[in-house]
Amino acid sequence: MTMSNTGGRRKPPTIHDVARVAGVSRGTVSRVLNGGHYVSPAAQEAVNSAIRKTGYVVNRHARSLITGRSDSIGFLLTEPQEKLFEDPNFNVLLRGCTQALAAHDIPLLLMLAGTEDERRRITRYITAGHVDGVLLVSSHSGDPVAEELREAGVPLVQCGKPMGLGSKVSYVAADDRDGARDMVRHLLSLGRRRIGVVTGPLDTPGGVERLAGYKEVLTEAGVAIDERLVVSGDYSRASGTAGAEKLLSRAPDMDALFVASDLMAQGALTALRRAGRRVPEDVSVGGFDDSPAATEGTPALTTIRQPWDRISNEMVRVLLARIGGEDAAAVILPTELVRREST
Amino acid sequence: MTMSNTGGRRKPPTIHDVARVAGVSRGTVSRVLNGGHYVSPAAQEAVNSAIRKTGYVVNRHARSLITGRSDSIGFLLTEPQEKLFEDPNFNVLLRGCTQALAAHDIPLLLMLAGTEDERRRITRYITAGHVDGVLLVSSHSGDPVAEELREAGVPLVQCGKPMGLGSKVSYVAADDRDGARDMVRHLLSLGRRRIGVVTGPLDTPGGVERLAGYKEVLTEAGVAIDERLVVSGDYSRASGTAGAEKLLSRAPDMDALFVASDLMAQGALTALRRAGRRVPEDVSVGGFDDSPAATEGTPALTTIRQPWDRISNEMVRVLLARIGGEDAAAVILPTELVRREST
DNA sequence: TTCTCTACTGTGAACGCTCACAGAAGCCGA
DNA sequence: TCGGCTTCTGTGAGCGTTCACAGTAGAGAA
Repeated sequence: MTMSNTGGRRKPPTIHDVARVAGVSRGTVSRVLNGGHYVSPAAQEAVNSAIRKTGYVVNRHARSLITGRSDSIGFLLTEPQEKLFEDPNFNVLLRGCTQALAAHDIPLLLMLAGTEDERRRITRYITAGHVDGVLLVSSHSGDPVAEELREAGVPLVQCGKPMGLGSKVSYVAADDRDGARDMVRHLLSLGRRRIGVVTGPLDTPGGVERLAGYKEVLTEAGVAIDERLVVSGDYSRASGTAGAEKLLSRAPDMDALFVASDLMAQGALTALRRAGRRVPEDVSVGGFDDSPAATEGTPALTTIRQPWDRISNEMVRVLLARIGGEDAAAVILPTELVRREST
Repeated sequence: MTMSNTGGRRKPPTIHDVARVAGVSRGTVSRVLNGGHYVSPAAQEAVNSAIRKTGYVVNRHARSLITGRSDSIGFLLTEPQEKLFEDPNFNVLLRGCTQALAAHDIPLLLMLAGTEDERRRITRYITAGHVDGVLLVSSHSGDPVAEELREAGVPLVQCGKPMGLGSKVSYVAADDRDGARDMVRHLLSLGRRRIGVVTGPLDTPGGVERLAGYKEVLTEAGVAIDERLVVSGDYSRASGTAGAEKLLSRAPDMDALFVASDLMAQGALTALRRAGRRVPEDVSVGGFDDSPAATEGTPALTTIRQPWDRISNEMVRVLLARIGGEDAAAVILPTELVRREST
């Protein structure tokens, strides 16, 4: 009745069926399934061929019920969800994590905690043990979800350095400070001295670090920090436009601009074009992220590449290790300067 | 040993614990959990308070083991994965589906079938019954995954009209043809008569339909179709640029341009700017999608809004109905013209 | 009173798997 | 020959639920 028109899925074969076909017991099949230690080559082979013959796939629910593991992990985004639209990096990270987990045959559950309700629902879901661990994207400080999960003892890896540095928490991040240093050094090497900066949000470590790198290099080069050349943004395109406009009005002699994200840099390019400045002739512009959109604009953006594929791989690696009982770990990965038309 | 530093997750309470605290039996607790029919108000209340007291959350694995349902659904993308980066619509859809499912307390598993290996792995996973149904994004024709899943009797809902129209398959789509008609009508109403078009890929129904709408309206208005004004693209930004360039060379008198996606429209704007055409003074440009990026460019793009929130909600609704045994259903949702600066 | 019906409750079995344990077989050294 | 070891295999129990069934209590009808 219920199955009337869905094509009538047949009952899938169980470990019992495989055992029968292979002429062995459940236990032996189970051992083959889980690494195959203490199994004779003959049994091994018989079981494998029975699996192929029957099309057997393990029932993960039955397995989870007894092992206590769910063999799935959650990808949790607690940022306000406009970020999901605006930030191309998010896509790359999500894809990378999904694929890295797929290599371990672990499904990824996507969780979006935008509202307070969702936050509660998801926290309950996770702490109830429905996932073995969580990949967390939440750069802003004082995130209650992160704290709650940590207290509940849920294995956790954050993307990006978390704000409260005291707690023993795993994270994987690009070397923001070093990336910023590279970019500003590059701008200096072009002979620019009046270098403006549109920072990221300064309540996030990424924003703080990139600004710190900027200041460090200028100071090392003997260029005085001019606060009129510093304006803060929030990684959104609009804030890039606004930031560049403000800088142009405060320091019309600006000859270079370091923008802490590509998306903001796109906005800044618009502002510069409107103001009649040529890029890179009048003003050199450097971004951060190396997001796909940046590559395709005009002029193509010189930027700092974040190694997203490595970041996602490391996040998964660290999380699985943590689930396996290892200590919290911090991984910081190097960035790379990518020269294009805007400098 | 293994749990050394993960905070030591405690064993969560079971239905048995709840029953004991509430002073009833497992069965009664289970009944309360599943709708609460045939349960006295007193027992109802006792169980609920026991659940609160113990912090009980149902063990989905145990439930799934017996019900045969997994109470989770898969979101499957079989497009080549660059699409994931380029297309902002994908994000909106993914978010919408995740939230719509969250309202039903159903987790979403993200599945990316880029390579042949992943394809096989995922097909096995799904047909093994690890998800109850699949939300499928796969516009290109002849997708083997879709066909395999359908044959296996897996409940399926596609986003966008599938190419092989014969099969009985559920889908949810925006009314591409009608949207295109609206846009071309709008361009005609501005007095434009030499209206070019950059189509979507013509092996997808969306691409075909949007072109059909364009031709219909022109014909109705008594404007002859000039094939020099028709060029095909693939929804990528680059193909928008190339398409507009080709049109300009073939028909320099073009006074309007309908581009079948916002991303391509962005590319087309670049080409027009390079060619010295002013938008909208010399050429009116209309896009399709109403993606966030389009809103923020200069000039802001007049476009056709696809109702992504409704699309994702409908996809989930139709899929759950299909899982519940209902027939395949096709849902076509209306689009909306959004006027901005480019026309 | 007795019978039937409805509303509610408890219980055993089963879902498909892993784990611990017991046992068998083969080999080697005493 | 015996005992002990290693390697391999089968078996029962149990994970936390739901489901079917049996059973109880109370209300209303005969």
